[in-house]
Amino acid sequence: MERRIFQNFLVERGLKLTKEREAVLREIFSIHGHFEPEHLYLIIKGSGNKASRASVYRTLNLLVESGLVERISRTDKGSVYEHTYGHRHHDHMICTECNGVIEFYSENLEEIQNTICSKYDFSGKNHTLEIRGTCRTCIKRKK
Amino acid sequence: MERRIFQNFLVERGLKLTKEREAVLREIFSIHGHFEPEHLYLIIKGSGNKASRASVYRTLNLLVESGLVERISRTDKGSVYEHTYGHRHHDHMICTECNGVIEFYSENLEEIQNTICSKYDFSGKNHTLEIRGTCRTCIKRKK
DNA sequence: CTGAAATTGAGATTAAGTTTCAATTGAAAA
DNA sequence: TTTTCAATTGAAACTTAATCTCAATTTCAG
Repeated sequence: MERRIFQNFLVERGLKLTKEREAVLREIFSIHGHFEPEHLYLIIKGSGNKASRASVYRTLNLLVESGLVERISRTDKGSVYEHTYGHRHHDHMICTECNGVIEFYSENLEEIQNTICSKYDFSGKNHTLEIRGTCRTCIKRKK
Repeated sequence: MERRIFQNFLVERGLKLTKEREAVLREIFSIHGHFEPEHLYLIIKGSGNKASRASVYRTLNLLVESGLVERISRTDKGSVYEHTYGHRHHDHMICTECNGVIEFYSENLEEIQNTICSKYDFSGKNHTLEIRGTCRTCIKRKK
């Protein structure tokens, strides 16, 4: 299904669904959770398929534009992505000790944001909420 | 006041409040709103004071650690900071049409986040909420 | 004043991400 | 099928924010 969506997106822009782009798409949607571009590149490289680092980055940008993938954070060491198609919207807590990511969802949070938007006559399309701090495990470890 | 806070922060860690650090601190707190490191460096350079780019970056990191300054976003072209001392915490709505920024604050939102954090035994230090969409003015304009 | 420790600046370095460009591929038209 | 031409690819060069190096300088406690 994501393949068809990406296909449509590409065709609309006069672009082609090449083997490389397919490989990137396939790997991204077989990853459960977050991933970094370099990591993605290595997986693809080791999977019998092929796609250069440049193609991985290029495809990643296209996928973000198409809405199938989201860049969920930028750290000093690069960006973290996740595929959004087929996943319910959620937000993130990021542990600054171990760089771990915890996903969460709160209906309350969504509602309040809607209220705020209408208060400002703002038409909200999407949002990113990132809570940074220390996760359970790291708190214990530090004691 | 921010000077004293920074001073204390530095002393606690056996560091010194040098002329360079003072210059960075002063300029940051005289800027109304957001700023980028390079921009800050140029302002300081042109203000009779001095601080190398390296010192600007180093001081910026210290200020973030001290809690006086916050990195509010990372873009392809670098980071954006703002000083938080004397400013109530707030979040941002970003209009993707005009790139305008609307600041807002919601106690509700803060409380819910605290609840979520404790639910996950997560020790939240700070957060960034960015709602992207279209602002009032741009909605009107487009009609 | 002295000395240990912190700090500075200039330039080197790092590394994520982008761009370049010659060679290749894809697919629509002939 | 062959032609054709724009799109695509990969390898390496490049860009650029941010960090690091290190010799020289400054700070400040004693």
